Amino acid sequence: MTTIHDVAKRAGVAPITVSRVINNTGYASQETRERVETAITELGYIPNVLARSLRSKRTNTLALVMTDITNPFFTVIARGVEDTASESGYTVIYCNTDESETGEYKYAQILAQKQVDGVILVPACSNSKTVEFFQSNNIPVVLIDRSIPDVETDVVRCDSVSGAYQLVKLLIDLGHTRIAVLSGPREISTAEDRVTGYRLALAEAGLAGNELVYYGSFTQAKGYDLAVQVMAKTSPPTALFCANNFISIGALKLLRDSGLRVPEDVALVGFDDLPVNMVIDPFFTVAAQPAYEMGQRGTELLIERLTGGAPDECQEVILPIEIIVRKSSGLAHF
Amino acid sequence: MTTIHDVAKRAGVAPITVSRVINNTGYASQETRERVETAITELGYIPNVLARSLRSKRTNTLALVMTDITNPFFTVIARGVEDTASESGYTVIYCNTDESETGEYKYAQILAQKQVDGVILVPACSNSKTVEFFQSNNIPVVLIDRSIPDVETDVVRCDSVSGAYQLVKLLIDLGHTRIAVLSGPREISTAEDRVTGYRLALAEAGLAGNELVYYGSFTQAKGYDLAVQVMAKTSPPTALFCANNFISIGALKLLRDSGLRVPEDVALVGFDDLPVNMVIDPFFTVAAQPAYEMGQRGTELLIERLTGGAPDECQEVILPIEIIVRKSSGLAHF
DNA sequence: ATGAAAGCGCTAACAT
DNA sequence: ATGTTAGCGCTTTCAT
Repeated sequence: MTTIHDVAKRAGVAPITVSRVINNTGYASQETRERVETAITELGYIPNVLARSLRSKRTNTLALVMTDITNPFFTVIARGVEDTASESGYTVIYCNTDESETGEYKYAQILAQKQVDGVILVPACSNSKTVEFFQSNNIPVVLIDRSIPDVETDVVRCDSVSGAYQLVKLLIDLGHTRIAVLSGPREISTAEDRVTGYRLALAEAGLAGNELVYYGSFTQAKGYDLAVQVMAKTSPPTALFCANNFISIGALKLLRDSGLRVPEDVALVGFDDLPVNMVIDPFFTVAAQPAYEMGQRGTELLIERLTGGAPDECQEVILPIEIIVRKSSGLAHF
Repeated sequence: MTTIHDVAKRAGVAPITVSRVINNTGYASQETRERVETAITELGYIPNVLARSLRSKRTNTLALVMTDITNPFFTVIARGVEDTASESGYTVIYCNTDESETGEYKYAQILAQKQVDGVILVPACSNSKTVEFFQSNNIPVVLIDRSIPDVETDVVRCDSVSGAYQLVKLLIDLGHTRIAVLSGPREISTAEDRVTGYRLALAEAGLAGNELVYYGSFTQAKGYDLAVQVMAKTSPPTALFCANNFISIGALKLLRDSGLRVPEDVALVGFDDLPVNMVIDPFFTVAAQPAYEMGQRGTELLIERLTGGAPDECQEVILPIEIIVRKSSGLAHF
């Protein structure tokens, strides 16, 4: 292995001079600089960032901890994070918790051991343990997509209450009175907020008595499952509001399997759009969140905090949701 | 920051003893072990793996470099890698090259600087530069999904020639004589191999004169594009063979946009299945590759090499492909 | 503009 | 079963 020492010897300078050239810190005459650079390429020298970080106390590494790497919504967030981080010279470690609190805490240990400079976290639960762990180890955290009660961190998210309200209002305006919501886990802020928005819209329309609320998880299988339950009722709903894209897919599957047409027999709306990439015929009426921007803004906030550019108090950034009306919500009155 | 020194002092032992307890290396009496563990929890001590790795020359970190993180095929591979690696105590760094040779080489630098123990690589090109760079820095590489000419590495892949042959044969048996192949970049082994399999099937059926070969890239947009080109011919094909899932989606989109029914007007088959998760109504007849197992076997091979358990010569593992017949290929004769 | 010395936190090597 | 010493490769600090 070639070290900074070898380069220094070859260039006839001290190791620290090589360091200064590599990192562009401090002075170095044009001539020295060239000699060092020649030595570097001749030797094929690769700096050891472990040693660098051990000494400098900075790894220039961020971690993105998310709950479901198979969901395009999070994949797009990851892109936003990656692009923004690498622009500022940071690399990103991706961690997938599979919506598990234990998995999240396990990764937190690993990341602290790896001395990451900061963490972008999509929390898998409403428990503040992970955040507190990071903070007690002086690792700044930015929450993304979901918030957690009683913690002091920067947050970047959308207004799920409003998005849900708009989606359900759209169904009500179409004439629906029996609308069910199929949501995620009760402890997740977005799952709760979307139910809240749903309730708001119903209440406003004088339909508070018609509430049909189902909690589950943000998966296709659970979406199918919840749809089975709600459609088995003696007077089933004429419209479904699904709290994320995978739940929408599961619910649509159940409806088709039951011989029900969407939107003719049952209307469907949901959170989170599917990427153009994967869809042949865009069909779902959705509340689309700006996933890329969420990753971007979250990373910007985190880097600001790391470089001392952020204000003392924590910031909460709320990004706008776009309602995209397509076929699944239907046009007909009931 | 709490160091191994602080723990040692609190437990009344030498730092090396703490090290031995943490890493389960060498002896330690039950009593000492307990004293150390108490001190660790009391102080909330987190080992600094940077320092550990600097000294021990092992980071217990692998890198997975892939070409398109948004493609579920690679996401599933990533799962296989992650699960296998973490079972053996390795963590994984994920890198996305976006099919760019430059991006790939850039990541290679970063990974070498980070001193990763080994790399699982889905090459973005047929160029051996990246592999040679890793090897010259004593970092073992396992190629996955795609191979590269003239390099000595372990490889885990599927038999694309055979998969393509079977798919095209299926179309021929259905009566098709004008079949086009929409493939990926010419320099990618899988893109080439799938064309080779296509040619084999045509030749065998005495249809060598009917070849319609289109190279492009493994994206939905390019799939659409190539389909535009081929369907504009004066006597367009009655069947399309798409070299990956995204190309299939793009091609299907173009056919629908042109008012053509699949499979009634044009039959469609392709490589790589879409995950159940994301599909409402499985439609494509595909050659499905065991993505999870590919990640798994590749990681196993790499870890064997790192721990000295692998034979000297490089291994090539060919995993079986499954042909799944669904609606898109049709049943009718032409 | 350049260098010498020291030390980041840990473990390999060698004691005892 | 435990400890001492040294040093991994780099950069901080303080010189010159």
